[in-house]
Amino acid sequence: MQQSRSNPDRHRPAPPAHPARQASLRTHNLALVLRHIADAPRPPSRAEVATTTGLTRATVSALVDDLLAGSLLTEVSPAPRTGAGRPAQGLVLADHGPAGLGLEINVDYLATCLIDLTGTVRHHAVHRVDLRTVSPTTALTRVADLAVTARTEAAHQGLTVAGTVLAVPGLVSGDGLVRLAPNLGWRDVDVTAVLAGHPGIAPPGMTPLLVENEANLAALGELHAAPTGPRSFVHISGEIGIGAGIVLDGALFRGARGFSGEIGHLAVEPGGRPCRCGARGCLEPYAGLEAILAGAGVSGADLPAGAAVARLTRLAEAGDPATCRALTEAGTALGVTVAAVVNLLDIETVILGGAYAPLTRWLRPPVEAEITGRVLTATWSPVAVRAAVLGADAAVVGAAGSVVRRVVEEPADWLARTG
Amino acid sequence: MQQSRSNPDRHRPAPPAHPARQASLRTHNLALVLRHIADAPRPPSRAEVATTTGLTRATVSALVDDLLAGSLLTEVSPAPRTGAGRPAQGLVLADHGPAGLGLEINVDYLATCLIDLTGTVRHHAVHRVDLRTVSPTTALTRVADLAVTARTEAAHQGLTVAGTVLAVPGLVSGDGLVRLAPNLGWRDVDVTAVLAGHPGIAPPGMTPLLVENEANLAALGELHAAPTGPRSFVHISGEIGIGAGIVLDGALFRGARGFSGEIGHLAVEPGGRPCRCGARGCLEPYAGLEAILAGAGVSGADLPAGAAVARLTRLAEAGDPATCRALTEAGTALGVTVAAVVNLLDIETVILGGAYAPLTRWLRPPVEAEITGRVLTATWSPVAVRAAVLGADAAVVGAAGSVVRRVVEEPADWLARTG
DNA sequence: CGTGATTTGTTTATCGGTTGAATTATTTGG
DNA sequence: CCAAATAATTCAACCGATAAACAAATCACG
Repeated sequence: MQQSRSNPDRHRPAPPAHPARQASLRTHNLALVLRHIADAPRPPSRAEVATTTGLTRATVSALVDDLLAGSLLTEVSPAPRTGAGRPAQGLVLADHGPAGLGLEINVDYLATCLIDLTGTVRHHAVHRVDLRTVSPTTALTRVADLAVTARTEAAHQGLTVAGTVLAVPGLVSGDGLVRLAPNLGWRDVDVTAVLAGHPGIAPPGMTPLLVENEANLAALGELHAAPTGPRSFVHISGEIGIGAGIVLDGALFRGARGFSGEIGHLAVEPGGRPCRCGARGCLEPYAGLEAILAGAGVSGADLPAGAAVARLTRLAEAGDPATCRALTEAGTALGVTVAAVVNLLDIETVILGGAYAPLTRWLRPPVEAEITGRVLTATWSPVAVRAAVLGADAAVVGAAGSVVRRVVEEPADWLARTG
Repeated sequence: MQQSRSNPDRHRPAPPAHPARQASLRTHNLALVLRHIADAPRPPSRAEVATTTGLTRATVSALVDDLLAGSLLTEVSPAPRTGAGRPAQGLVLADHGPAGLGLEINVDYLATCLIDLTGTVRHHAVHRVDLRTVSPTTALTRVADLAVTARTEAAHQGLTVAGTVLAVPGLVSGDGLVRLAPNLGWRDVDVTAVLAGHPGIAPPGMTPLLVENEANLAALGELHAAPTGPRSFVHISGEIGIGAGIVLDGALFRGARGFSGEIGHLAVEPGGRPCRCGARGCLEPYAGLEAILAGAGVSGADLPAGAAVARLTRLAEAGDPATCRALTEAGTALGVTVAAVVNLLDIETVILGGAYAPLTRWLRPPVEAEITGRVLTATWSPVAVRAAVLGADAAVVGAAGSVVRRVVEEPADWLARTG
């Protein structure tokens, strides 16, 4: 496992292809059974799993035995009595087995998050600190220190950390290399190398740290928080920068090199306002948080990010005309971009996250107006625009959740590790 | 097979999942072996296939036997002698087994195309006729009539048609329903229903007809014509309308409902020129063929499409200033859009097809300028812009090729059909 | 020209995983 | 208390892949 990530120059000519040995059947069916139990509305019995998956009861029993032995499942005895016959043993995801550790480095805080298989957040810590002023190495060391305490907390609660994912607000290319994080002032930081050997990250023999873009993980966080929601959507993280996480059929779309979703630099007015990126007319100078604050006449420079948004919502609720106008203008610009995304990808749902989430009430109308005006297919394939359910935690939650998700989708890997 | 297509309201809650029986191993490994032989630069031996796929020689032998019996492979005796040992039997895709039948309905022509497993075009017919003036039913009947002759031609050459795909210049939703084909004047045409029972389409017991958007199939055609090219790209079909086919990792990306790639209506100048779609500032009134012709002062209305483009290239080669300016402006608008696609999807390659292909020499510079100016990640992940290798045939070739492709990727389905 | 080395391809015994039927376990209803 | 019903386990059989032995066909070299 992991080999496709460590070999970055194999994507052009050769299609990867593994032979299917008999163990592959087991791998597949273990995942099938576990996923089914994870998605079931109430604890299913082995027999139920058998009928709905199409496997035999015998097979399901054998597979469930393995999953129980690997601390991925728990039997819950009292299934709600229904009719005659021997009562079923309910199966649920274990809350004492593997857990995912999510880390986040952002402009003004560090965060950790520990999530167990059931999706419950078992530990969550946020550490406010300005990270623009410190070097990448110290920033990384600090977050790794926080990871140490999260790990001991995990051990305390009888959990095993199955993997660690770090969210970073920047461009991340394969194998933990942060190419550019403008708001942190980072450029070409090799996270894996810096943190190699740190006890919070890589206890000997453990899965290596994965580094991923914050907006991508926030989208995964939303998927995690609303498992019954749509399986294909775009999650837009509106902060100072604007990023998008694209989820297609339940899987994060990363693009050829992991740089997908740079929605903040789609053009909404070529030749218009200058952008930090050097181009003109990007979305960011029209719908970024700073643009909205400026349009509303709120000086956000001296405030922490959350407070500025709070003041904005207060003004908008009071009907302040400048604020409402600024939000409508931002929403229109955003809508032009969202319409482009929908035209291109035929996405069903657009989720407004980050600072946009509390502002959805005012942003949605202009966004929807642009969609209906610009998307020809909206007639047959209506597009839903809604607010994210997670707040600023989205990225850490998504980071931790992505580990859990991986364990559920590839339980054989975990079982191989536990023996 | 085909069940996911016929049930359109299952995409939200339930993840589809089939159990892996032992036959699944066979299915997978058959595909593995066949794909390997298809992709090999020269006819490989069973032993070679075994070592490179990781399967045993015994297993490969058994699988190859099945593939030979199903007319998917042929043995070619004289492999170029190399060293000592028993000489190898080369394996190549059969040219006497299944073939793909592609059909196309366009504004001013009908076309058919027959491609065998090796990728060779075995039959190709284009029938010029103005289809804007006839009803959908007669248009469809005519193309089906052409399909009859293609089928008899196939039988004549010892080929079996494994599937039929129809390319249509419009929005196609699941199961053969053409929602809208503006240039044909179609709306909500149920192709499958109209052609049910026609001998050219559905001989009893055969695979049903598949209908697909022309731009999507043109992209697949490009993939088919350049198998060694990139596995992720966007193919832009520039005609009167502008469509894009998105290929990600060798597979067509259709979007949630098959409406992806409507690139012609991405906004390049919100509030700018009015578009046929009702919105303002779409790409089409800036970079569509009609806009380029108008800018160059060429009246294309009385000419067939190909002749207008030919005149355009002649003028551009002569250095006509109006033409060059028109092409640069169109290229800039196109570049803004392409930059959006790249920012969003992190695509490696952009292919200019349709009428754009012969104009690439003039369009590429402004397109590339916009990409470098607007795509932040272009530094690490350079984007190639090139002309399509196929001309107007791209869509039919892609249609026929997609059938062949499906047989190669899912040989077990074909073997089950042949017994 | 014959023998050994070498590589290809097939045969055979074995193993792993799923299946299906029979078996055991545990409840409800009369 | 017994029959019906449902849950879970056990066991022989099957199917596909594997590994090793074997047969086939060529080259190299004495």
